Order: sequence, then structure tokens, then C-alpha cells
Amino acid sequence: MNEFIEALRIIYPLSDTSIDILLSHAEVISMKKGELVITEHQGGNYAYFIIKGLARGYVIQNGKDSTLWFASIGMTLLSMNAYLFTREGYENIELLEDAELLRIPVAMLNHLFETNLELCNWGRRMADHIIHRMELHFMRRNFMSASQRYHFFVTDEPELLQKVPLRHIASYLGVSQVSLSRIRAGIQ
Amino acid sequence: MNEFIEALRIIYPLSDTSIDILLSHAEVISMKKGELVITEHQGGNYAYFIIKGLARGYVIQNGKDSTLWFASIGMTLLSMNAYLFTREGYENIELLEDAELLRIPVAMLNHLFETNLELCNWGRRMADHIIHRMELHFMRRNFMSASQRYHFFVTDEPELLQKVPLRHIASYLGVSQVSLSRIRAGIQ
DNA sequence: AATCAAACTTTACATATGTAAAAAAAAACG
DNA sequence: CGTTTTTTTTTACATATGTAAAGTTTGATT
Repeated sequence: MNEFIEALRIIYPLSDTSIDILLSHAEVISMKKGELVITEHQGGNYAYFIIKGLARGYVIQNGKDSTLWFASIGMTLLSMNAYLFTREGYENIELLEDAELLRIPVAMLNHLFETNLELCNWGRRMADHIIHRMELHFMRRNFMSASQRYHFFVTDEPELLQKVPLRHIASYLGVSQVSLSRIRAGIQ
Repeated sequence: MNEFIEALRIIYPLSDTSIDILLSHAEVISMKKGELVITEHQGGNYAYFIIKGLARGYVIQNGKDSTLWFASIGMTLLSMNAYLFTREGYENIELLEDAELLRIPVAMLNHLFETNLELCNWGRRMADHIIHRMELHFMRRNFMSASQRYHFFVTDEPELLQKVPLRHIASYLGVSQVSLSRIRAGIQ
């Protein structure tokens, strides 16, 4: 739990008081590897913070499972579409390891953001970080060859390479698993 | 100016007081079509809001100019990398029309966010909107054919189709201008 | 240890989209 | 308005990456 709180504070420094307020409206839940935290059809009512474990967000496109991101300790899991526009989401969030999550109703989280300056700034900085991560991912996905994307991933995320099945890494990198195999074999 | 303030309030309702505070630290500047508001090498010290006009963000990748986004009234222009990490940015922002911009030092904007709850929530919601827009763009770019992307663009952004040279639209959609021509000719 | 299932790799072939270069059309300018 | 420049389209050809299907390896389970 301390490690988790430190992870929150990396985004934006929060006082003990603000942490307590946040925790007082949340509950810790345990979930197993393979379980879905949020699906496209339900899960929009809560936001989750990862205390321990690993998750991936994905969408189903043309019948294919496509990974959008991976998230670990301190990251927020929520259905962005549901959160922003109170409508059905489009992404699924699956646990890749047994996990402990902090669960808080989205309406309450929004209320805290609207009333507590520190928490609001935390939320703002978290959003900024997500934007930055998305920009990087977008640029790599669109301006680099499949092979370059893979080699960057190997350098940047060595732990994920160990923990995550290659098919998820392939879809995250935006290549077929066949291409990823070719790249790993050094054919290109 | 009223239209601009209304555009700000679509993101998050701001009181007259908060608007006044924001305006009191900002200045209105005029710039001409073709001018660069921000480049990869400089421009990180100010954030800009579009009062009037049209802009595009782009990067140079492998010697090619690639459009990341278009922005009009009420949108914020800033060097995200510079803003987040006080380091050099990577994107350029160019005006596609003569424009009026509201310019405010990034340090001041951050200070306002950190001290004013309403403005902080505005900043947070603005970031959320950017995330949503990026998600959509990412999914279209990566899960749709070039042709589908173009047809969505035609439907969603008919004004941009009129105002913006096709080569920028091509790079925004992530296709070569040759492919875009083929698509428009109905060859695929 | 034998069996079954899941994960990963390899092969063979198909194709959407890219690059380069020239032609045509449209816009800008004196 | 005729000339130059910019923008857009067309043509011809190249290639990175995808799909489908068959192997191979690895890991789980009894």
C-alpha cells in the first residue's frame, strides 16, 4: 500500500489528508489473473487504481483482439468513454496477473476532483501523463517500422516482454503475430 | 471574444471571476497564416488559446511533414513535451489561417491551475477531451483502411476538407498523397 | 511420463499502400 | 491575362506486412 501511495505521488504530490480522503471513499478488492475489470458493456461506474498487478486495455476490432496499453502499479483504470460522456465504453480491461485494486465510484471521483484542489491537480497531471504516453505510442506506431517498434519495446519494457504473451505484444505493436515472429527471428 | 469564452465554457463551466483571472495574465496577439506558433526548438514558454483561426500540429519524421491534429477556436496550443517535462518539444504548430491568439506564460498557467479550483478542473477536462480525441484518432488510424479513414474525415470535418490543402489531410490520415488521390478518384 | 492444450514459429502466397517521376489542373502573381 | 509556382492526379513499379494453414515447442494436468 505504501508503494502504491508513493506511485500516486510521483504523478503529483498529495498530502496525507488528500490521500485519506481518497481512500475513505474507496475499497480494496482482489481479482484474479484473466478476470475482466471493465468490459465494453459494463464497468463504467467505477474507477480503479492498481495497487498490485498488471492489466491491459484492449478493443475488439473486426473480430480481432487489439491491445491498446498495459498498466501497472499506481495507474488508473477506467472506461474513458463512459467517464467522459456517461455512455457505453468501447474498451475492455483484463488482468494479466492476480491483482489488488482500489475501487471508487466514478461519480465520487469526479466529486473529489471538483472539490479538492490537490486531487484535481493530481487528476490533471495524470491526464497529462496519459496524453504524453499516447503521443509516444501514436508516433511509434505510425512513424516506425514494425521492427523498430519491437526493438524500442524490448528496450523500454523488458519486464513486460517476460510477463506478457507475445500475441498481446504483437497487437500492442500493431503487427501480426507472424510478423513479430519474423522480426524476433531476425529475418528483417 | 465572447464566442471564444463560450468555447472555453463548453469544456468546463467557468465563472466570470475565473475568466477574468485567466485573461488578466494573458495577452491577445495576432499572427498571419503560415506563421509558426511553436516549433520543436522553441515556443515552450507560452501556452496559446485560439480566439480565431485554424492551426495544425505536425512533426517532421524521416524528412516528411506529418500532421498530428487540427485545432480551432477555444483549443489550447502548447508544446506538450515542453509543458510536461520542461524539455525541448518535438512538434511544430503552424497557422492555416490568419489568427488571433491568447498567449499566457506556461509557468503562469500552471500556477493558476495549482491555485484555482475552477481553472484546474477546466485544465483537467481539457486534457480528458484531448485524450478522447487522441483515442479516436488512434483507433481510426490503426483499425481502419485508408479509404474508411478518408470517408470518416469527410463526414466529420467537412469544413477542414475545404480549408486545408490535401497534402496535410493525407498526412493527418496517415496515407501518401498518391493514395489519397486514388481514394478520392474512387479507385479503391 | 503421457496426453492435451496453448503459445509460438515457419512457409507460401496475396495485397494494400508506398515511392518516384511525369502530367495535369489550379492558384498566385506581376 | 500570360507566366510561374503550387497543388493535385496519374502511371508504373516495389515492398512491407498481412492471411491461412501447417508445424513445432512449451507448459499444464492427471
